[in-house]
Amino acid sequence: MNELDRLPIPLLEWYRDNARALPWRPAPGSRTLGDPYRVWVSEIMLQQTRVAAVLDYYQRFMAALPTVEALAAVEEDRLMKLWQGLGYYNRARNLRKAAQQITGECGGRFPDTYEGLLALAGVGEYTAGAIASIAFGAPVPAVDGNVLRVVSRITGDEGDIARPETKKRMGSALQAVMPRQDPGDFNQAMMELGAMVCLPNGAPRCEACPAGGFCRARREERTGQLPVKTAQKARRTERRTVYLIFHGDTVALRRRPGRGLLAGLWEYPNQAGGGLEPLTQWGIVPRSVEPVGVGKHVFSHIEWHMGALAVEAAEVSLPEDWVWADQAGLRSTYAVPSAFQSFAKTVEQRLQGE
DNA sequence: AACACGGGGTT
DNA sequence: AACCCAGTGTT
Repeated sequence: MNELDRLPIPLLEWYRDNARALPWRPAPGSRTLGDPYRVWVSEIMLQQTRVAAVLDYYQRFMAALPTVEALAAVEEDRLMKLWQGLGYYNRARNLRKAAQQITGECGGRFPDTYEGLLALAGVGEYTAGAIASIAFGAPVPAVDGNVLRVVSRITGDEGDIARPETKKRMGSALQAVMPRQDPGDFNQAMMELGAMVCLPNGAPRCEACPAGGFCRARREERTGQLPVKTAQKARRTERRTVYLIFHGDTVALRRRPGRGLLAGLWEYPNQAGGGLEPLTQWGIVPRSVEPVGVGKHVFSHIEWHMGALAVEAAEVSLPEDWVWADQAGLRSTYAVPSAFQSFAKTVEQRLQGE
Protein backbone atom coordinates (compact mmCIF):
# COMPACT_ATOMS: atom_id res chain seq x y z
CA MET A 1 0.00 0.00 0.00
CA ASN A 2 1.21 3.49 -0.63
CA GLU A 3 1.41 6.72 1.35
CA LEU A 4 -1.81 8.07 -0.11
CA ASP A 5 -3.87 5.57 1.86
CA ARG A 6 -2.96 7.42 5.04
CA LEU A 7 -3.83 10.82 3.64
CA PRO A 8 -7.63 11.36 3.65
CA ILE A 9 -8.36 11.45 7.37
CA PRO A 10 -5.62 13.86 8.49
CA LEU A 11 -6.08 15.92 5.32
CA LEU A 12 -9.82 16.43 5.87
CA GLU A 13 -9.24 17.34 9.49
CA TRP A 14 -6.57 19.82 8.50
CA TYR A 15 -8.89 21.30 5.87
CA ARG A 16 -11.74 21.81 8.31
CA ASP A 17 -9.42 23.82 10.54
CA ASN A 18 -7.44 25.70 7.90
CA ALA A 19 -9.55 26.23 4.80
CA ARG A 20 -9.89 29.79 3.62
CA ALA A 21 -13.43 31.08 3.38
CA LEU A 22 -14.03 31.74 -0.31
CA PRO A 23 -17.16 33.18 -1.91
CA TRP A 24 -17.81 30.11 -4.07
CA ARG A 25 -16.83 27.56 -1.42
CA PRO A 26 -19.35 25.73 0.76
CA ALA A 27 -18.41 25.75 4.45
CA PRO A 28 -15.64 23.14 4.86
CA GLY A 29 -16.88 20.08 6.69
CA SER A 30 -20.50 21.10 6.25
CA ARG A 31 -21.12 18.36 3.70
CA THR A 32 -23.20 20.83 1.76
CA LEU A 33 -22.68 21.01 -1.96
CA GLY A 34 -21.52 24.07 -3.81
CA ASP A 35 -23.83 25.93 -6.19
CA PRO A 36 -23.01 24.60 -9.69
CA TYR A 37 -23.00 27.97 -11.43
CA ARG A 38 -20.89 29.64 -8.76
CA VAL A 39 -18.44 26.75 -8.60
CA TRP A 40 -18.18 26.60 -12.39
CA VAL A 41 -17.45 30.31 -12.85
CA SER A 42 -14.88 30.20 -10.06
CA GLU A 43 -13.13 27.15 -11.52
CA ILE A 44 -12.83 28.74 -14.95
CA MET A 45 -11.44 31.95 -13.46
CA LEU A 46 -9.01 29.93 -11.35
CA GLN A 47 -7.46 28.14 -14.32
CA GLN A 48 -3.77 29.11 -14.19
CA THR A 49 -4.77 32.01 -11.96
CA ARG A 50 -4.29 32.51 -8.22
CA VAL A 51 -7.16 32.92 -5.80
CA ALA A 52 -6.07 36.44 -4.84
CA ALA A 53 -6.20 37.56 -8.47
CA VAL A 54 -9.68 36.11 -8.95
CA LEU A 55 -11.62 37.41 -5.92
CA ASP A 56 -12.58 40.89 -7.19
CA TYR A 57 -13.29 39.66 -10.70
CA TYR A 58 -15.50 36.93 -9.33
CA GLN A 59 -17.62 39.28 -7.24
CA ARG A 60 -18.09 41.71 -10.11
CA PHE A 61 -18.83 38.93 -12.57
CA MET A 62 -21.46 37.28 -10.37
CA ALA A 63 -23.13 40.62 -9.66
CA ALA A 64 -23.31 41.39 -13.39
CA LEU A 65 -24.22 37.89 -14.58
CA PRO A 66 -25.88 36.04 -11.67
CA THR A 67 -27.37 33.18 -13.70
CA VAL A 68 -26.54 30.84 -16.56
CA GLU A 69 -29.25 32.56 -18.59
CA ALA A 70 -27.73 36.00 -18.06
CA LEU A 71 -24.32 34.67 -19.08
CA ALA A 72 -25.70 32.97 -22.18
CA ALA A 73 -27.24 36.24 -23.34
CA VAL A 74 -24.42 38.68 -22.55
CA GLU A 75 -22.81 40.76 -25.31
CA GLU A 76 -19.25 39.71 -26.06
CA ASP A 77 -17.83 43.20 -25.53
CA ARG A 78 -19.43 43.42 -22.10
CA LEU A 79 -18.12 39.96 -21.27
CA MET A 80 -14.60 40.99 -22.28
CA LYS A 81 -14.87 44.15 -20.18
CA LEU A 82 -15.76 42.01 -17.16
CA TRP A 83 -12.72 39.82 -17.89
CA GLN A 84 -10.35 42.69 -18.74
CA GLY A 85 -6.99 42.16 -17.07
CA LEU A 86 -7.62 38.60 -15.95
CA GLY A 87 -5.98 37.01 -18.99
CA TYR A 88 -6.66 33.92 -21.11
CA TYR A 89 -9.69 35.60 -22.63
CA ASN A 90 -10.88 32.47 -24.41
CA ARG A 91 -11.91 31.26 -20.99
CA ALA A 92 -14.62 33.92 -20.95
CA ARG A 93 -15.77 33.18 -24.48
CA ASN A 94 -15.92 29.47 -23.71
CA LEU A 95 -17.83 30.24 -20.52
CA ARG A 96 -20.51 32.00 -22.54
CA LYS A 97 -20.48 29.27 -25.18
CA ALA A 98 -20.99 26.67 -22.47
CA ALA A 99 -23.82 28.70 -20.94
CA GLN A 100 -25.48 28.59 -24.36
CA GLN A 101 -24.91 24.83 -24.47
CA ILE A 102 -26.65 24.52 -21.09
CA THR A 103 -29.64 26.71 -21.96
CA GLY A 104 -29.87 25.08 -25.38
CA GLU A 105 -28.89 21.48 -25.93
CA CYS A 106 -29.01 20.65 -22.21
CA GLY A 107 -32.57 21.97 -21.98
CA GLY A 108 -31.61 24.42 -19.25
CA ARG A 109 -30.38 21.68 -16.91
CA PHE A 110 -26.86 22.09 -15.56
CA PRO A 111 -24.86 18.92 -16.38
CA ASP A 112 -24.42 16.92 -13.18
CA THR A 113 -21.99 14.21 -14.26
CA TYR A 114 -18.27 14.22 -15.05
CA GLU A 115 -18.94 13.30 -18.68
CA GLY A 116 -21.69 15.86 -19.08
CA LEU A 117 -19.48 18.58 -17.65
CA LEU A 118 -16.54 17.53 -19.81
CA ALA A 119 -18.67 18.20 -22.88
CA LEU A 120 -18.95 21.91 -22.00
CA ALA A 121 -16.67 24.38 -23.79
CA GLY A 122 -13.68 25.28 -21.67
CA VAL A 123 -14.20 22.38 -19.26
CA GLY A 124 -11.36 19.85 -19.31
CA GLU A 125 -10.56 16.91 -17.06
CA TYR A 126 -9.55 18.99 -14.08
CA THR A 127 -12.54 21.34 -14.16
CA ALA A 128 -15.03 18.54 -14.81
CA GLY A 129 -13.68 16.72 -11.76
CA ALA A 130 -13.76 19.83 -9.62
CA ILE A 131 -17.37 20.73 -10.45
CA ALA A 132 -18.61 17.12 -10.30
CA SER A 133 -17.13 16.63 -6.84
CA ILE A 134 -17.74 20.07 -5.28
CA ALA A 135 -21.19 20.79 -6.69
CA PHE A 136 -22.56 17.27 -7.14
CA GLY A 137 -20.68 15.08 -4.67
CA ALA A 138 -19.27 12.76 -7.32
CA PRO A 139 -16.19 10.79 -6.18
CA VAL A 140 -13.87 11.85 -9.00
CA PRO A 141 -10.46 13.48 -8.54
CA ALA A 142 -9.57 17.01 -9.65
CA VAL A 143 -5.93 16.95 -10.66
CA ASP A 144 -4.39 20.40 -11.00
CA GLY A 145 -0.85 21.67 -10.58
CA ASN A 146 -1.15 21.79 -6.81
CA VAL A 147 -2.38 18.21 -6.60
CA LEU A 148 0.35 16.94 -8.89
CA ARG A 149 2.96 18.54 -6.66
CA VAL A 150 1.41 17.20 -3.47
CA VAL A 151 1.08 13.66 -4.82
CA SER A 152 4.58 13.72 -6.31
CA ARG A 153 6.06 14.62 -2.97
CA ILE A 154 3.96 12.42 -0.71
CA THR A 155 4.55 9.34 -2.86
CA GLY A 156 8.05 10.27 -4.04
CA ASP A 157 6.87 9.90 -7.64
CA GLU A 158 9.50 11.07 -10.12
CA GLY A 159 7.21 11.05 -13.14
CA ASP A 160 7.21 14.24 -15.20
CA ILE A 161 4.02 16.02 -14.12
CA ALA A 162 3.78 17.67 -17.53
CA ARG A 163 3.06 14.27 -19.09
CA PRO A 164 -0.53 13.08 -19.46
CA GLU A 165 0.57 9.63 -18.40
CA THR A 166 1.74 10.95 -15.04
CA LYS A 167 -1.48 12.90 -14.52
CA LYS A 168 -3.47 9.78 -15.30
CA ARG A 169 -1.47 7.65 -12.87
CA MET A 170 -1.84 10.16 -10.04
CA GLY A 171 -5.52 10.63 -10.81
CA SER A 172 -6.11 6.91 -10.53
CA ALA A 173 -4.20 6.74 -7.25
CA LEU A 174 -6.37 9.53 -5.85
CA GLN A 175 -9.56 7.96 -7.14
CA ALA A 176 -8.69 4.87 -5.12
CA VAL A 177 -8.35 6.68 -1.80
CA MET A 178 -11.03 9.33 -2.26
CA PRO A 179 -13.54 9.35 0.62
CA ARG A 180 -17.02 8.67 -0.77
CA GLN A 181 -18.71 10.97 1.78
CA ASP A 182 -17.04 14.25 0.90
CA PRO A 183 -15.10 14.12 -2.35
CA GLY A 184 -15.50 17.87 -2.84
CA ASP A 185 -13.79 18.66 0.44
CA PHE A 186 -11.08 16.11 -0.32
CA ASN A 187 -10.29 17.67 -3.70
CA GLN A 188 -10.36 21.19 -2.34
CA ALA A 189 -8.21 20.12 0.59
CA MET A 190 -5.58 18.72 -1.78
CA MET A 191 -5.46 22.01 -3.65
CA GLU A 192 -5.52 24.07 -0.48
CA LEU A 193 -2.61 22.04 0.83
CA GLY A 194 -0.65 22.69 -2.35
CA ALA A 195 -1.43 26.41 -2.23
CA MET A 196 -0.78 27.01 1.47
CA VAL A 197 1.68 24.36 2.71
CA CYS A 198 3.22 22.16 0.02
CA LEU A 199 4.62 25.19 -1.80
CA PRO A 200 6.59 25.08 -5.05
CA ASN A 201 10.20 26.18 -5.52
CA GLY A 202 11.55 23.96 -2.77
CA ALA A 203 10.07 25.91 0.12
CA PRO A 204 7.36 23.68 1.59
CA ARG A 205 6.13 24.22 5.15
CA CYS A 206 6.44 20.58 6.11
CA GLU A 207 6.13 21.30 9.83
CA ALA A 208 2.55 22.44 9.22
CA CYS A 209 1.60 19.58 6.90
CA PRO A 210 -0.97 16.94 7.85
CA ALA A 211 0.99 14.47 5.70
CA GLY A 212 4.29 15.29 7.35
CA GLY A 213 4.40 12.00 9.20
CA PHE A 214 4.33 9.84 6.10
CA CYS A 215 5.48 12.08 3.24
CA ARG A 216 8.16 10.35 1.26
CA ALA A 217 9.81 13.48 -0.14
CA ARG A 218 10.08 14.91 3.35
CA ARG A 219 11.49 11.75 4.85
CA GLU A 220 14.05 11.42 2.07
CA GLU A 221 14.74 15.15 1.96
CA ARG A 222 13.77 15.35 -1.67
CA THR A 223 11.17 18.16 -1.54
CA GLY A 224 13.61 20.29 -3.52
CA GLN A 225 13.75 17.71 -6.32
CA LEU A 226 10.02 17.03 -6.55
CA PRO A 227 7.93 17.35 -8.53
CA VAL A 228 9.83 16.62 -11.72
CA LYS A 229 8.72 18.89 -14.52
CA THR A 230 10.12 19.68 -17.95
CA ALA A 231 11.32 23.27 -18.16
CA GLN A 232 9.21 25.65 -20.18
CA LYS A 233 10.38 27.10 -23.44
CA ALA A 234 12.18 30.43 -23.49
CA ARG A 235 10.31 33.58 -24.47
CA ARG A 236 10.98 35.60 -27.59
CA THR A 237 11.30 39.37 -27.47
CA GLU A 238 9.44 41.82 -29.70
CA ARG A 239 10.16 45.52 -29.99
CA ARG A 240 7.02 47.52 -30.77
CA THR A 241 6.04 51.14 -31.17
CA VAL A 242 2.70 52.14 -29.65
CA TYR A 243 0.92 55.13 -31.17
CA LEU A 244 -1.20 57.15 -28.76
CA ILE A 245 -3.21 59.05 -31.34
CA PHE A 246 -5.21 61.95 -29.94
CA HIS A 247 -7.94 64.03 -31.44
CA GLY A 248 -9.71 66.48 -29.19
CA ASP A 249 -10.64 64.64 -26.01
CA THR A 250 -10.44 61.22 -27.63
CA VAL A 251 -7.78 58.62 -28.37
CA ALA A 252 -7.69 56.05 -31.17
CA LEU A 253 -8.31 52.39 -30.34
CA ARG A 254 -8.41 49.48 -32.74
CA ARG A 255 -9.84 46.01 -32.30
CA ARG A 256 -7.40 43.13 -32.36
CA PRO A 257 -8.01 40.17 -34.66
CA GLY A 258 -10.59 37.60 -33.59
CA ARG A 259 -8.01 34.85 -33.15
CA GLY A 260 -4.66 34.62 -31.43
CA LEU A 261 -3.10 36.75 -28.74
CA LEU A 262 -5.57 39.04 -26.92
CA ALA A 263 -8.16 38.19 -29.54
CA GLY A 264 -10.97 40.70 -29.96
CA LEU A 265 -9.68 43.11 -27.34
CA TRP A 266 -8.97 46.81 -27.95
CA GLU A 267 -5.53 48.33 -28.14
CA TYR A 268 -3.65 51.47 -28.96
CA PRO A 269 -2.43 51.03 -32.53
CA ASN A 270 1.03 49.54 -32.47
CA GLN A 271 3.49 47.92 -34.80
CA ALA A 272 6.62 45.81 -34.64
CA GLY A 273 9.57 48.06 -35.21
CA GLY A 274 8.32 51.62 -35.49
CA GLY A 275 8.87 54.91 -37.21
CA LEU A 276 6.32 57.20 -38.80
CA GLU A 277 5.48 55.08 -41.86
CA PRO A 278 2.63 53.25 -40.10
CA LEU A 279 0.80 56.56 -39.58
CA THR A 280 0.85 57.23 -43.31
CA GLN A 281 -0.29 53.70 -43.96
CA TRP A 282 -3.24 54.18 -41.62
CA GLY A 283 -4.16 57.50 -43.23
CA ILE A 284 -3.31 59.47 -40.10
CA VAL A 285 -2.03 63.00 -40.76
CA PRO A 286 0.02 64.00 -37.72
CA ARG A 287 0.00 67.56 -36.49
CA SER A 288 2.69 66.66 -33.97
CA VAL A 289 4.59 63.58 -32.82
CA GLU A 290 6.40 63.22 -29.53
CA PRO A 291 7.98 60.29 -27.67
CA VAL A 292 6.24 59.84 -24.32
CA GLY A 293 7.91 56.94 -22.61
CA VAL A 294 8.42 53.20 -22.71
CA GLY A 295 6.64 50.13 -21.44
CA LYS A 296 7.37 46.45 -21.03
CA HIS A 297 4.96 43.56 -20.84
CA VAL A 298 5.80 39.91 -20.28
CA PHE A 299 3.46 37.22 -21.60
CA SER A 300 4.18 33.57 -20.97
CA HIS A 301 5.65 33.14 -24.45
CA ILE A 302 6.45 36.68 -25.67
CA GLU A 303 8.06 39.78 -24.21
CA TRP A 304 6.99 43.15 -25.57
CA HIS A 305 9.33 46.10 -25.31
CA MET A 306 7.32 49.14 -26.28
CA GLY A 307 8.12 52.74 -27.01
CA ALA A 308 5.16 55.12 -27.12
CA LEU A 309 4.63 58.09 -29.41
CA ALA A 310 1.96 60.69 -28.71
CA VAL A 311 0.42 61.84 -31.96
CA GLU A 312 -1.91 64.79 -32.51
CA ALA A 313 -4.05 63.85 -35.46
CA ALA A 314 -5.15 66.44 -37.99
CA GLU A 315 -7.49 64.03 -39.75
CA VAL A 316 -10.66 62.64 -38.18
CA SER A 317 -11.13 59.60 -40.37
CA LEU A 318 -9.92 56.25 -39.05
CA PRO A 319 -9.47 52.81 -40.61
CA GLU A 320 -12.18 50.16 -40.34
CA ASP A 321 -12.55 48.64 -36.85
CA TRP A 322 -10.96 51.66 -35.16
CA VAL A 323 -12.74 54.04 -32.84
CA TRP A 324 -12.18 57.36 -31.13
CA ALA A 325 -12.57 56.58 -27.43
CA ASP A 326 -13.13 59.15 -24.72
CA GLN A 327 -12.45 58.64 -21.01
CA ALA A 328 -15.87 57.16 -20.34
CA GLY A 329 -15.40 54.70 -23.19
CA LEU A 330 -12.00 53.62 -21.91
CA ARG A 331 -13.42 53.16 -18.44
CA SER A 332 -16.59 51.27 -19.17
CA THR A 333 -16.84 50.14 -22.79
CA TYR A 334 -13.58 49.02 -24.35
CA ALA A 335 -11.65 46.08 -22.93
CA VAL A 336 -7.96 47.01 -23.14
CA PRO A 337 -5.51 44.33 -21.95
CA SER A 338 -2.97 44.96 -19.20
CA ALA A 339 -0.14 45.01 -21.73
CA PHE A 340 -1.03 48.64 -22.42
CA GLN A 341 -1.63 49.61 -18.82
CA SER A 342 1.71 51.43 -18.59
CA PHE A 343 0.34 54.08 -20.99
CA ALA A 344 -2.95 54.64 -19.19
CA LYS A 345 -1.66 57.56 -17.15
CA THR A 346 -0.23 59.36 -20.16
CA VAL A 347 -3.48 58.89 -22.06
CA GLU A 348 -5.57 60.07 -19.14
CA GLN A 349 -3.51 63.23 -18.71
CA ARG A 350 -3.80 64.12 -22.38
CA LEU A 351 -7.55 63.52 -22.45
CA GLN A 352 -7.88 65.54 -19.26
CA GLY A 353 -5.58 68.39 -20.14
CA GLU A 354 -6.32 68.82 -23.86
C1' DA B 1 3.43 15.69 -27.84
C1' DA B 2 4.14 20.50 -28.44
C1' DC B 3 2.44 24.86 -28.49
C1' DA B 4 -0.52 29.06 -27.83
C1' DC B 5 -2.77 31.49 -24.58
C1' DG B 6 -2.22 36.61 -19.75
C1' DG B 7 -1.07 38.40 -15.94
C1' DG B 8 0.92 38.66 -11.63
C1' DG B 9 2.95 36.99 -7.24
C1' DT B 10 7.13 34.68 -4.97
C1' DT B 11 11.55 33.37 -4.42
C1' DA C 1 15.33 35.93 -13.76
C1' DA C 2 12.93 31.65 -12.97
C1' DC C 3 9.00 29.46 -11.54
C1' DC C 4 4.29 28.62 -11.56
C1' DC C 5 -0.42 29.35 -10.64
C1' DA C 6 -7.67 25.35 -8.85
C1' DG C 7 -5.70 24.17 -17.48
C1' DT C 8 -7.86 23.93 -22.13
C1' DG C 9 -7.94 23.82 -27.03
C1' DT C 10 -5.52 23.42 -31.28
C1' DT C 11 -2.19 21.61 -34.28
